[in-house]
Amino acid sequence: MSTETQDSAPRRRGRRPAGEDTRRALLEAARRSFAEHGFAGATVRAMAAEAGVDAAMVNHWFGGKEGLFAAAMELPVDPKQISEMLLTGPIEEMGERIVRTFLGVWDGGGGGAFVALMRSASSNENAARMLREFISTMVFGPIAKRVGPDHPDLRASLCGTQIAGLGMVRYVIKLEPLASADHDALAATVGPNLQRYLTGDLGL
Amino acid sequence: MSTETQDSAPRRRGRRPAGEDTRRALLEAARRSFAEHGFAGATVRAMAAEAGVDAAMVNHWFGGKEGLFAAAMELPVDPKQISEMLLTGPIEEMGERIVRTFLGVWDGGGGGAFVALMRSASSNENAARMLREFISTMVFGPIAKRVGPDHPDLRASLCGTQIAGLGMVRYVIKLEPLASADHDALAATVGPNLQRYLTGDLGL
DNA sequence: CGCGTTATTCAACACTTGCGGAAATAATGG
DNA sequence: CCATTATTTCCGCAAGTGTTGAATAACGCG
Repeated sequence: MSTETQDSAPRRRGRRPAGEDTRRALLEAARRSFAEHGFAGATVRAMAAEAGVDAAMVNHWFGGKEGLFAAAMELPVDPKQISEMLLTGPIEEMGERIVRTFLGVWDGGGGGAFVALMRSASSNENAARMLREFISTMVFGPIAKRVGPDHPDLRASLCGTQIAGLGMVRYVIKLEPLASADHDALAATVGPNLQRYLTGDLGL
Repeated sequence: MSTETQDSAPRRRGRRPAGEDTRRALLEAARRSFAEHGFAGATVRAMAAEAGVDAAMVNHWFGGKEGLFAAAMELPVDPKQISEMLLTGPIEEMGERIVRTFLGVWDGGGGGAFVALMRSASSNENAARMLREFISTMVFGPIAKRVGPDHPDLRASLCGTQIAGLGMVRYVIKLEPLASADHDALAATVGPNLQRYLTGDLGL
């Protein structure tokens, strides 16, 4: 769409001049396309075209559509890094910090990564399992273990509902005014609710 | 793949004997298949086969794949009915009541519909818009108008995050122990958070 | 400069998709 | 009991899918 550098002459064969990063272009187009159309809906040809490259490059670089999907779905930051970032600082501010951390990560990539994740989770049972394991072991597990004296796993699940719902409404459904709200407002509003899930009385 | 019970004799041609409801069978199969594979992933042939019917019936009855999708996606309950149910009773118990209402609808066979809805919303911008309008005008709009003195729309969006996230974690990601928690426990835990979004201090 | 290696495109494959037309059959009404 | 109509199946088409193999061009090393 953007770089229309095609001369009308069909592109010459063989290796292209150096400097162009086919792999990266392919990955970008794949993230966008998978997020919009899902795994089955996105076509290799369209993604390759968007990257300005032949479809065969998908096979060459990623070994097929699935490989490209796996590569495109890798999380934008290191999970361990997130977990550490969340665990630093005073416990009573953890709710707000979690909100800010996730918003920072997701807004950085335009939310596309989140959409793709949710989408693949609801289509692919395998992806759902991966997401489930990732969430429980990498993110909320350690957190809940540190803060929840009574029902740590339930607390983690509850936090999951608030975070997933936040992403859902902000990036997928795009319900206003939340979709356009700034990080401060969201930290102030959903932070306390998260905090209750973490350290508050659950009423059980 | 699963049911290989086809008698080897090819099905007889022409109109089937009365009593069989092709349309309904097609709809059921479509709901299941769309929920599992999404719009692009589900194939007309597979759905027709699951319904024990020829694929041409999709064209005949619904005018194509999209028509079948639209017909299959209609909500399992009347939206107005939900909204009314939510609005009855004292305001200070509204959080719990909302949780119980949605859990009742979804657990009562609607879990699949929720998954399908989320899935189509994250794949199809059109579906996302429908869901957005449905939520804001039919469900949370009236509610927020009744309870929120200061930021009614933001309150509605926030409620949306908690409800969508609850469905997400319970039916899509299936994070335990929340996925198997009973309605009482969830009403006690997420009810108060919803209540804060409705009538509490948002900290703005 | 020559030459193997790597990156890239093209053409074609085998396959599946949604869809429309024609034939076949059952229900219906006179 | 026959003519009509609605419903269903079969068949095949055109388009689009992911993938493969061969051809070609640029690169990097000697």
